[in-house]
Amino acid sequence: MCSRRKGDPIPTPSKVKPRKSAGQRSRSRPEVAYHHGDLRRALIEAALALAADGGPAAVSVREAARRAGVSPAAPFRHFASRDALLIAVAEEAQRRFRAEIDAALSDLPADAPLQRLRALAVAYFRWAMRNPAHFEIISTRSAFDHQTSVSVAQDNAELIAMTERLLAEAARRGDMAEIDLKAAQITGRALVYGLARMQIDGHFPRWGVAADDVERTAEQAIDLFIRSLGRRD
Amino acid sequence: MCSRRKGDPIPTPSKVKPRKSAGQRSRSRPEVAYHHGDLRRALIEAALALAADGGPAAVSVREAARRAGVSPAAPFRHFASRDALLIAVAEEAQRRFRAEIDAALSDLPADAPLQRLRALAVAYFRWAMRNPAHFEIISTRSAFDHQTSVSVAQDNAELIAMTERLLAEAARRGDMAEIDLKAAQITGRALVYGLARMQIDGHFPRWGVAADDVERTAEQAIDLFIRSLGRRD
DNA sequence: ACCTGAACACCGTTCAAGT
DNA sequence: ACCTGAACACCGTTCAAGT
Repeated sequence: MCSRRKGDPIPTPSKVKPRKSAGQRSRSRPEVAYHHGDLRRALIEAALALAADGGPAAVSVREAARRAGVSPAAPFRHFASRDALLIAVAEEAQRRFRAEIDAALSDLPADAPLQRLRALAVAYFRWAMRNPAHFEIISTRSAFDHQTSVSVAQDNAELIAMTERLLAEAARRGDMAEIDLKAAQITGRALVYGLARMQIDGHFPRWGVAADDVERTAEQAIDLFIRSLGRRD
Repeated sequence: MCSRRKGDPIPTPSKVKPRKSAGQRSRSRPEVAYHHGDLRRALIEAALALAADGGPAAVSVREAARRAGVSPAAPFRHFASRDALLIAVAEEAQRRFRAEIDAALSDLPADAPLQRLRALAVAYFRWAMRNPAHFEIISTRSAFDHQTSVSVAQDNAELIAMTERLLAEAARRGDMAEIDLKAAQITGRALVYGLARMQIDGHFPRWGVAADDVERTAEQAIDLFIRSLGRRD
């Protein structure tokens, strides 16, 4: 209903010639407005909406094109393949995710590493819960090709390094029992990822956790873990 | 190459008429052999092979039919839809999984609940690691429709009840610190599911765990959790 | 510089017809 | 009682042609 029909007037593209000078990319977004406004953007949003109900598998290039009001071939001007479109969605998701984590930690004291770790875990879970489609696209290998993009990988590496620093700092301060740090890191990560995936994959009901109890339960689990790291005396 | 070609002789079906008497299903498997031998079986196996590389999304009814040497329409005599085929694969996976878990617990003392819980967790992880396609089909909601079958749900419920019993028994025996049992159950489950999914989704490399270290690391994490349940005195 | 239209080789699914 | 063949409405992707 909302797509362009044959015969409708086509808005002419603006006449600007945005020549990127070599080695330099414009700050906000390399692609500029065309006929559509910003087709690239529209396609990413359509893809996300499709993923939101039906999961990543339900994302179709043709359907995204339809929703953006362009022909089936148009998206391939902006994305080399369906996978490339999904990767673009993943990149945006990862960016937003990072921003949210950073915000959650910003007003916490720098000298309370375990408290920061807890906040990190809780923010992670909450984000996954509120952005299930984004989360699944970032996490699930088989969602598409797999080879996650460089920018996603880097963002991820920084997050991993962060958990490492926080644990090391907690140990240095004597906040922790004598636990192998690597083991603690993997345990915490698996716990939080597991909680998020249980939510995404709809497991909580069968484990006897009602929908409006999920968040509280997840926090309880996280607390149990954080406390288990502490000294026992 | 291996599919039947037009003109090849078609083996005639055996002349038995397997009339199921009402309300009673034959023990081993309701479907009997036809022309193909057992097309249902062949399709399930082909589907599994397809899922093994490429994930559940890569399962195609037509390709499964091709591999079984039948026409594209033939599978729909045995499965109402692609989803129904995937559900059949999931049911078989769940059966095998249950058998493996039961075997892992069979030679363990009945009066050591935390030891049994540990063995359950380790067996769960190992099975996921060695049967990634099966595991993903059982676990991932968006793999197909979602509505997992009744038999899968029941098998699952029994496993959940088992973890509950083991924890309650450990508490009764005084093996545990004062911890909310529900919280402990969810924490343990999320940890083990998270470990399994990290493996399936290929996360371990970026968390600095090499392939041949994954199993040992997972067991370390499980031990850390089991120990955190214990009394602190 | 971007988009369309038509085409190709795929899908899941249905249905009449064959044995 | 099971399977084929042809058909339908979809898909991802390519490519010549349009503006």
